[in-house]
Amino acid sequence: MNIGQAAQASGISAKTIRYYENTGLIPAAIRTGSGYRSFSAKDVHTLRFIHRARRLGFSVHDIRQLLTLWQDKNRASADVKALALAHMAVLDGKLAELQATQRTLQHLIAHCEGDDRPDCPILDDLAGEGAERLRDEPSSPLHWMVSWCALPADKHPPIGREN
Amino acid sequence: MNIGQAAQASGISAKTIRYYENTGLIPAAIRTGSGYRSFSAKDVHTLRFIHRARRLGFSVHDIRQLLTLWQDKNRASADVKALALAHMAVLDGKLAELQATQRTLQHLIAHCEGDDRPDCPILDDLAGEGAERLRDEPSSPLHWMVSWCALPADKHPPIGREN
DNA sequence: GATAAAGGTTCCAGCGGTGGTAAGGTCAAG
DNA sequence: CTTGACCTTACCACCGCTGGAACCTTTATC
Repeated sequence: MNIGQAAQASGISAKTIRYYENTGLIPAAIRTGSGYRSFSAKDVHTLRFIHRARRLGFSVHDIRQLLTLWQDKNRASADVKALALAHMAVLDGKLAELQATQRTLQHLIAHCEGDDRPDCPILDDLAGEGAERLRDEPSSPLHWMVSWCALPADKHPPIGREN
Repeated sequence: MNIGQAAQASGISAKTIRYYENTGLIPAAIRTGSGYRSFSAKDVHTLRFIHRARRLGFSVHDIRQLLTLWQDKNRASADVKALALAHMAVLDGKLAELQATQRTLQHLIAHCEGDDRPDCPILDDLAGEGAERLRDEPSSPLHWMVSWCALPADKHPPIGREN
């Protein structure tokens, strides 16, 4: 089985398969007389394993360990679970971060989208609780976008000019 | 103001500031007689803008456009909103992907974590609806982890040996 | 004045996982 | 025999930095 067929069968591109071989994630494939890589069903099987693990978001480093565990008949269930749980924790962190970002951005978009009148409630919010340095830095992206979007064109603040 | 102070004031590391200068995101800083970069308050201000935008997850490419808009007095509100909305769409996609992955992984963890008895409901799920190739590939990561975790040690399937 | 520490400077390499390119060898079919 | 599809190695580029090496400048201390 050539690399192209192995790629199609596993879902990993030929390019990436070579990369995995170079980096030692998978052992070097057997070569034919003419130098072509030859993949067995077992090789494809391993590649598919990798493909699925990557789709679950496991890093190559984690997959390396998963593969080791896979081939180790004396593995402990706890090891696998630990990997999965650790990965889950990472995903949880990413999710929280992403959601926080979305909340902020959504807030911004919702208020930026409004009419062209100068009164903008979010300005007060920024100047109040979540302001911190925004109070001192009236041209931070958040503040700028909001204040600028909220003002009519003839009252545009002197952006890019004030400091 | 030296690069270290600018870094501390903006929240961007000195290394990254140089990187931004090299890549043209920010204009080259003025140099002192001895070759040190000198940053004005306006420069720091711009850096802080960039820092906040990045914390909102905007790519450097997007930030480049945001900076252009920032400095363009004749900008259109729609342009800014379009950028923000496009970015929001990207975040939405990432969120959905992340959540789907989490759901799968959570499912796996929950069932892998159970006792050591061989009966595992998720096996039936895998063999049924969401199985597709899993039916043909009993050693896919999902199937493997689940089946292996579900079986007692003396009944471990011939993993890494079957194909 | 010497010295050392703390800053600055440049350039080069690397992370992961590709995508693209080039320049060539090989295989199957017409 | 030629054509075209596939394979090979090898390199550069991307994202957004980050670290290190090797060297220069400023500042502080003895």
